[in-house]
Amino acid sequence: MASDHTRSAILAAAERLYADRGFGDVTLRDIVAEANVNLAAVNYHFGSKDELIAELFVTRSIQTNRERLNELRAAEDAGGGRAAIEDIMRALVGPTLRGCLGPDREGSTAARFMIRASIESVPPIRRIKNREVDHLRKFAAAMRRAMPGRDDTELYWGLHFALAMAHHTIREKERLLRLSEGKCDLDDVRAIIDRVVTVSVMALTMGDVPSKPAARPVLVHGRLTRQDL
Amino acid sequence: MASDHTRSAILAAAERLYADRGFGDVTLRDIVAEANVNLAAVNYHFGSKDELIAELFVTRSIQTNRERLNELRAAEDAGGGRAAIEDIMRALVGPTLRGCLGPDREGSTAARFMIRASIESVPPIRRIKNREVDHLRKFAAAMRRAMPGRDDTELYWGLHFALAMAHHTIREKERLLRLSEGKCDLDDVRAIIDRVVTVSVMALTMGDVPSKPAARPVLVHGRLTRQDL
DNA sequence: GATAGTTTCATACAAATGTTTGAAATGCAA
DNA sequence: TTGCATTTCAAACATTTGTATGAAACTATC
Repeated sequence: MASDHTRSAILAAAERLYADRGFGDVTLRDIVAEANVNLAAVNYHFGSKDELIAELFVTRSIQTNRERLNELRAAEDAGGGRAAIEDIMRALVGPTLRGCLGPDREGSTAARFMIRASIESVPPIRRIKNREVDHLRKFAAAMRRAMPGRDDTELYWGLHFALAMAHHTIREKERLLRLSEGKCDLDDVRAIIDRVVTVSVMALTMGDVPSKPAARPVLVHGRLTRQDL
Repeated sequence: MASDHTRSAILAAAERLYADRGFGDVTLRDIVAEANVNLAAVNYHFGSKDELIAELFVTRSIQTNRERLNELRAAEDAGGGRAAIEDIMRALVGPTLRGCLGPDREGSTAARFMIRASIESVPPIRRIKNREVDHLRKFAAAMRRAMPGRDDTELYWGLHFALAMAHHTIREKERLLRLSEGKCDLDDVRAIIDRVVTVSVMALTMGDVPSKPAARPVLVHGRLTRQDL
């Protein structure tokens, strides 16, 4: 191929427009106008609008997933094959939060695009997200190694809640900012990651949740410390 | 007015179709076909498609919000004006989770509609959701009464995380089910509510727990030495 | 520099969609 | 019944949308 110019211009323009205005009201004509290319170029290079969106999303997803797995492997290597649960959770939520939050990220098109993809759920993206389960299984496996003997159910709930806090923070950062009247600092990504990780680990180490919530997580926590050593 | 027949038929049909197939690919023509009414009836009775969707959503939202506030007030009355933090969080997440989860709810159109509204974020619904902040402030106020002296920031983060876990469980219950290979029981709503409440309270009372999990410099800024009395 | 393959372009297509219209039907009060 | 307001209806409107087409422009190879 001669030069990716047109193709890349479309990708860049599409990502920017989708990030700014959402999938709902950005048409192919908007995109090609922004990219200064012909309308037919989209179908020529990508086949269809949905495939364009899919390519945008997979590119960014692969990026995030790779970072996650890199952090996970680093943590496992450092721990001789078994990473501490804190580090596993950090590898899980860190890349996403770092990618989408923070002051400098305000200008990052990629970040804003991923936030958009998290808020609006458009069919081509949903299809890709469904395949994410395989990726998460690797984290479940690492967690199982880090907390042997613990019921799988608890592992999955902990993983689920960690993602819940991370994604919800990204999705609803505007609302949290408004609710807290700016008191919650959403630019301090480090602190947010720490916070999510801390709560996730607490959730994971609290033991079985019976029908009564008054239960105390304290003694179970002691047991974990022994295991984790 | 003679009889709300047409109007209600449209509302019912719309809610059912949106719940089943999502906002993306349900047209007014689908709705009026399902309701056995004329196409123009929608614009006659509701003004526009968006106003129809908005009416559907506000109806269900008001329902949930009323339940929440009822539970909150009941808890505060029982506690002589100050409710336990557990009960506040329960009032916050209970109604939503009870409304959208559980085995019998599989057939509930209203529940499936609200799940849909939570997954897909369509403009008229987003506009309404933005007004939800005022409603949440009442819970922030109750939490402040329950945990006096605690930094507001911590309150907001706790509130935020509670909603994160509740909504994410609703949004991603399919994925959690698949990830856990059915091991996570999403029909046991009681247990789920307990779980979310427990973790939320833990997140809120982090500073109180003497045996903090990690040696992280983590939530230093949020750990107030001044505890509530 | 001719040729084959690739890319770009203007334009047209076809389908879908929310909305409007004006007349017909219906309900209700006097 | 008559008259008036409300409601229903079929049909059309006016866009907008993604996609397809076929010719033209370009590129690289021989």
